[in-house]
Amino acid sequence: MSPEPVRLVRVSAGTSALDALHEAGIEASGPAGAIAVRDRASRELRDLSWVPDAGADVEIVAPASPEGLSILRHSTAHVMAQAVQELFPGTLLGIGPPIENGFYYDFLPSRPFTPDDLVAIEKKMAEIIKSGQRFARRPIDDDAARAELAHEKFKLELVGLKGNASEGKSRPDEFPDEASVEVEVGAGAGAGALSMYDNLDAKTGERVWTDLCRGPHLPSTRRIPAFKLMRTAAAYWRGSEKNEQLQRIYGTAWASRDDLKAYLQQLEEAAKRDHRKLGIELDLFSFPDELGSGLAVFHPKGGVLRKEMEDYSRAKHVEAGYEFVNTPHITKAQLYEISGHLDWYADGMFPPMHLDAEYGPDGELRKPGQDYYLKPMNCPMHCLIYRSRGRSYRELPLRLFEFGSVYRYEKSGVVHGLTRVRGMTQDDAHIYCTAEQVRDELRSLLSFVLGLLRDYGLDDFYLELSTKDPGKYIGSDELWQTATDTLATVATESGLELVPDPGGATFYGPKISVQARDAIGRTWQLSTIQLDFNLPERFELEYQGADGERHRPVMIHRALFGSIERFVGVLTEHYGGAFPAWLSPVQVAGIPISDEQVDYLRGVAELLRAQGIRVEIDDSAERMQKKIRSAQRSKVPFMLIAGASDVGAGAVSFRYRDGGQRNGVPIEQAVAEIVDTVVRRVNSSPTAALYPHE
RNA sequence: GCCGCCUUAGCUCAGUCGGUAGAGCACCUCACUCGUAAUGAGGUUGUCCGGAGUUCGAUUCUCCGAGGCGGCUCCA
Repeated sequence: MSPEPVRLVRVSAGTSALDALHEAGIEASGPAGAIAVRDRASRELRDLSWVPDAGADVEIVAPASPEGLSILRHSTAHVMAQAVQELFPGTLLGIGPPIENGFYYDFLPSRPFTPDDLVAIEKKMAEIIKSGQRFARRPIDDDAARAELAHEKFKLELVGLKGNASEGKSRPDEFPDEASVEVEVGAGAGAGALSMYDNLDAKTGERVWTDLCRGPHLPSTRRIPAFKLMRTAAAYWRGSEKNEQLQRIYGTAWASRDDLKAYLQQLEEAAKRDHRKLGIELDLFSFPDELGSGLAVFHPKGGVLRKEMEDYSRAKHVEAGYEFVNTPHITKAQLYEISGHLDWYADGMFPPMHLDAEYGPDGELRKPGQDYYLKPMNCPMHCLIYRSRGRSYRELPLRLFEFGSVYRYEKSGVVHGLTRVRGMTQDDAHIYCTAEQVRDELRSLLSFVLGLLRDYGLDDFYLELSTKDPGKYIGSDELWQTATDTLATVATESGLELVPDPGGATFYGPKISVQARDAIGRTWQLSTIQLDFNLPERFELEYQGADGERHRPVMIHRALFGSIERFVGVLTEHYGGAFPAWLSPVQVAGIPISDEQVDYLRGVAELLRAQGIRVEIDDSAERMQKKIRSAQRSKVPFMLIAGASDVGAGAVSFRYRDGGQRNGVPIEQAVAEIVDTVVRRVNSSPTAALYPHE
């Protein structure tokens, strides 16, 4: 989307923005028209019906612009709420903001919505849209709003919150961003002013519906070109599980039918890439019920993926000076008391096993037992390795690496495929260094991480800097400030976009996370790099400096893939199951034209296997067309087809994923090409187009 | 954990207003030996997620539990 040039219009005092547009000869309706304006001076968005007190320059907000879409979606949310209240009288309103790609509205109905209800609501919305109701802004003072909204307890609460906010009594975290579409909070022009938006009948001008809202809105419901209700869900009022649970309806709205269609197609494309679906189709992994939620088993083909990923990662870590360690899956509680994890994350850990208690004949306790926990984090164990003997400054930075299995008791409603599991393998490293080394270490670490991710085919990144959560941290403010500044400097030096994430840090230190965009533009949080001055303190880690004194090392936590399981999921979705040749579970499918060529192909397969290539010969009783179809569906990068003429020429024929083919390639050359593609870890799918001169 | 929906063959799904069930693909057998996305014919496959209840009878109804999906909250 290329940014449209800003179009300016002068609105004189006492004239509506819409009239000014007409005078300027600008068509308001249509995709290139205006659905709202932005006042240049105040930067506030205004309705087209806005009449400024003094003359104003306004920018035109087009329907398909980001702001235009937000307004369109917000107005569609209003239409939905109106439809819901008409169909289900007595349903209370929560909030209804625009969100990325759509909108939602929260309701408190007498019973939850059903899929049939959605169909009915959608139909009612279509009627409202067709009737061309006008959105009209009506300023209102707090007391009048309280009186008018007496029956809407949630709206009433928003009015109250607004009052507090404008008087500076409310902390920002009590007021969700999304609620600001209803009432204005904070500083700035118009802060604290309330307004109602009335929906007026097109013919009679009679008020049909009204909602507390700051606006702006479309001039008319007719300006909603395309919308669709997507799903229902529950959501807590004001985002807290302590509050009442409301019923949310999600919808989407677009500036044209084609845009809606394109969006729905994009969703379909994402569904096709879903790693849970591909995991079954490609026989990669499964989640047996017998194991429990969020616990995956990897089948041989998924096992190949993991092994290739891990092997390459290991090799790169060796090159980068890491040392490999191993730690157990279970430990006494003491470890996580020292580290502090039990204070913060006990809810997220599997409950303890109480062992070794002894009782006398009368049942009295003779020896108190001990709690053992399944390991949720590797870092404390790595600290013990560091502490196992005296350390010298000469061995720093000490880089300890482990594919460490951890178990976390994720709440039942959150486990999701391979991306949110209860048992996973972190590619976890902890680097211990001196304060002076931190900056260089972070710098090289970040480039190591990005380089490795690129090797796996991800190359579109941005960084996020998560800083201290005032309600959840340990350590001094000075340490946090130093750590945050260092991370910010290194992140900025990388040249990548840096997005702040205030309050997003873990209790023991700030972090940079690497966000990667996949092939269809979705972002995944992958690597995290955390700076930690606290665990070295808690574990009393020391090293002997050149000065002969004992010093405390700084610790850097780093997960690169995040977890192996999750990374398998991410790569599966990124590649849509069509993995690069080096990662493909089966790299070559041998397809004989008839049974006559099976032995010939077996010979070729032996040559490939000798070079470490994974080959399968399809010697089933099917016709070769069917074999090609099967191989195609299993997304094998190379199909090697052999018929009588190939045998005669000592050759094979290639077919690639894109359907391209190259016939009569001499065996030696074919083997060399395949091996080359695999050894060089080429991430793009092999294709005949790479050989244009044949 | 909360709310809603869902669970039938290895996979994707149909069906039974309560009388123990079907399709396509996969798989197996036979015939065909074929040049770039489905050869034909025949065949096998189910505790209808688990437990309890109601009933002459439950895959179907009720309750409890498990697992999945979509959200919310959470995510070291």
